[in-house]
Amino acid sequence: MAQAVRHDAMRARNLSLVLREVRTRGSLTRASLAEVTGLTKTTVSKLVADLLDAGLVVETGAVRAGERGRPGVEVRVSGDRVAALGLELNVDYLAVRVVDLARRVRLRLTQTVDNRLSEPLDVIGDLRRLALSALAQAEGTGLRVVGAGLAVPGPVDVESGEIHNAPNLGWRNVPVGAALDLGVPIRVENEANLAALGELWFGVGRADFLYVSGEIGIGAGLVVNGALFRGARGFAGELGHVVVTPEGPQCRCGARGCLEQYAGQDAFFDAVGDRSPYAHGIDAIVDRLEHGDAATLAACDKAGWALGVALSSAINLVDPHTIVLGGIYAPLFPWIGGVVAETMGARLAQLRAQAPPVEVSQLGSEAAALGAAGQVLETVVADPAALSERLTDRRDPAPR
Amino acid sequence: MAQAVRHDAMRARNLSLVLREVRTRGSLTRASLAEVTGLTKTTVSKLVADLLDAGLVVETGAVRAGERGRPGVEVRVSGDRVAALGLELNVDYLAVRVVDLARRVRLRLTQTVDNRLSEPLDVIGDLRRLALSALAQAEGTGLRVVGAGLAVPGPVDVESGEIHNAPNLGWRNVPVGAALDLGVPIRVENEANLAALGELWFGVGRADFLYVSGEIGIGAGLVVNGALFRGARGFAGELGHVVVTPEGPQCRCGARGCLEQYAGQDAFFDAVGDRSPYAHGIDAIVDRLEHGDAATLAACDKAGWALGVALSSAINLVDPHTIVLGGIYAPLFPWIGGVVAETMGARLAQLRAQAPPVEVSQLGSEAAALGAAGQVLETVVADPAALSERLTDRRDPAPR
DNA sequence: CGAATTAGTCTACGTTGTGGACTAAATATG
DNA sequence: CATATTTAGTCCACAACGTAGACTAATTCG
Repeated sequence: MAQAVRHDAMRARNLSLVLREVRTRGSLTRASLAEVTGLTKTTVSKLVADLLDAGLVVETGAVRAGERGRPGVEVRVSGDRVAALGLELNVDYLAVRVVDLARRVRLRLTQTVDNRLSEPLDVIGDLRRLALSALAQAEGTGLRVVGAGLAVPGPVDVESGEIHNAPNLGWRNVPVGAALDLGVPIRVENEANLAALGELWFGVGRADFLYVSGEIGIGAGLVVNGALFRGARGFAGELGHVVVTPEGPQCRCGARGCLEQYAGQDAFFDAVGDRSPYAHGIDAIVDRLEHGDAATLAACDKAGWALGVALSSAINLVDPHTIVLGGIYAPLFPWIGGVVAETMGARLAQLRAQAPPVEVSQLGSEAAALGAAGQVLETVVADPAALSERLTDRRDPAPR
Repeated sequence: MAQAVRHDAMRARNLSLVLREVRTRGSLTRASLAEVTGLTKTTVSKLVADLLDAGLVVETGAVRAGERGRPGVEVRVSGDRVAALGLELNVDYLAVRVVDLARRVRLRLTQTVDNRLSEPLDVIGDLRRLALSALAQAEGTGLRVVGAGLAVPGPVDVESGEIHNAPNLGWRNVPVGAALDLGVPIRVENEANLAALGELWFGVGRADFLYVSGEIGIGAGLVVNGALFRGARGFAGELGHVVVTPEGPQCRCGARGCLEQYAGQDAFFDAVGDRSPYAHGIDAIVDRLEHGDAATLAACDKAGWALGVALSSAINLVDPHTIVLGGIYAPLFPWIGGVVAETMGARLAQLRAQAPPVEVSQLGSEAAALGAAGQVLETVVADPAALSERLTDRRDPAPR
């Protein structure tokens, strides 16, 4: 529901607007901020003063562009005050990133483990150790970590921070957010969704695209107009269970012929003939492809075709501007990108002028953790005033 | 991009908030408005005074609820001042509706014609005559028609009001908005999208659902959180070309095995064995079904199964709360609803707790025209201040 | 070195919402 | 039936915030 706007909300919005403009444009003088925001110089000056006070932006040296007139003083976001923690708990690794408000990655901790072999609480304990260590290091350098985001492989209840169902981990209804207990607010979200946001903020993503996350399962994150599309219950983007052939092979989900049975990591390794994916991994596959192994190339064709079929359904339903392939599809891209695009093109070319271009993610397995941190930073940009209150840390409880 | 908020924008938002609250709740006193909006009584009184001045709301008699204390004066939206025109140009009929701000339908004009046999400009001329007649009648009763919405069967460029491609009419790049030239602002939009909005505002739709429009083509309109989801280019919802069987029958769109080839009106009539759909229509089909005709029942099963398969892909991707079947699926619902739900249930039950419920549209072929009018009325509610300016009709041109 | 130009600040002011006192109109109570 | 109580709505002084334009500061051009 829409909310009433009072003076404080007006101010909060304008403050957010100025900070967002500074962040997206890198650095700006007050005068040019006034121009791009439509606010007056006076108002911009006041807002910038508040942001400087809060430590969210800093003045750089005076700008000298050889222009006439008094040179303006540029401000840019400060990366030294506020940061966020990005966590990923996936089937075969744990990842922690600390990212500052200027979107610089300050710390990377990664741990490779097979979490299918462990109890949920043990895995969460591992991640907690990693996260607390990162937190301590970040705070040691004077950064204030304002929150954490956690990516998990499966649908979650964002409100409660509970994993609804992560079939590839074998987890059901695990309250992972509460169990982590990091001492900072935490937001749990589906891995594919956060990887999409990671791609948006740290990678190749533009404002509108569909990110495809090829892990053990296949997920998708849809970004529309710079925002994540989550669906009514937050379960949107289950690309892995889109129909490829309605009477095809049995899927773990109970249905038949789902995309995951053609292009999921396990199905793909099966098709290749490699029975020990965890021993060899995707690098071994790439190696075979580079040597022109026929069975592996055929597996790519089959997976790429299925992905193209499922994506053409997705494009018809959801009309993304671009497709970005991530996860295992990134290293495989040279061998499947073409088939995917061809299959899509054949199915879509006539209805639309052309099928959306297929691009490859550059972030690798870092995407989701970065997106998780980015999402927290975004809340800071959305309401810098709320943060300043938190920074000054008045001990009075928030007046409802 | 976010916009700067100044005092005028603050006021516009609060005005909109109050009007929206009055509209959704039917009628309210100023005191209860203050409570639900969070604004003070003073502010609400001022805003309501403005809305009364503009004629957008009216006071009803004093409320008497047997409560203690001074009785409040309820206000409700006035249906006698502002109205909108809803138009639909479809393959086999033209429809015009006049709907007032209180969502009462004031006028219905419908004309059955086969528009595939005519030139675009002739069809547009027919619709124009109908619309102008409705406009004149509405203005004759003192209503101010603030705009028109037009539903067309195919993707459109909303900016220019051009039909991009309406395969079932055989039209391409027809600037239908400009050609209608009604003298009021007009917004052109895909029929399925507007039917979904019609269902939202005038029918069974809640805040989140996927509306399925079964006409000659099959479209879908996705409503998320009370707003239409249009995709990056506005071409979202092409359910008719979602894959059912990747190597199935050839579709007009160039692909194979699209839903339309299984459950589109033409495919359905073919399956029934009725070679003259326009002579007999859907009523004849229903008649046969009521008499238990085996071939027709089998056709329903096949169409329902295909629809269920395509919808399970859609649900996996987009996670709607509910499915609403409209168009020809509404009269066929008793015979296909069950198959659709079963097919979906079998494919989805394990991944989600349960598949979304399948409901039936109550609006029939009126949905799109009502949605078209409703969309225009929504712009009035979103910014009542802009309308008041238009109502007072100052002759100075809008300042850039 | 002065004119022109642009950045940023300062001050008076306009718009809008707030809070609480005040008035109005009903029911409950004795 | 008179008075207390309760709720609705208005009034008024005030606070928060953005605006407009004068003013000061710092630079380049000629």
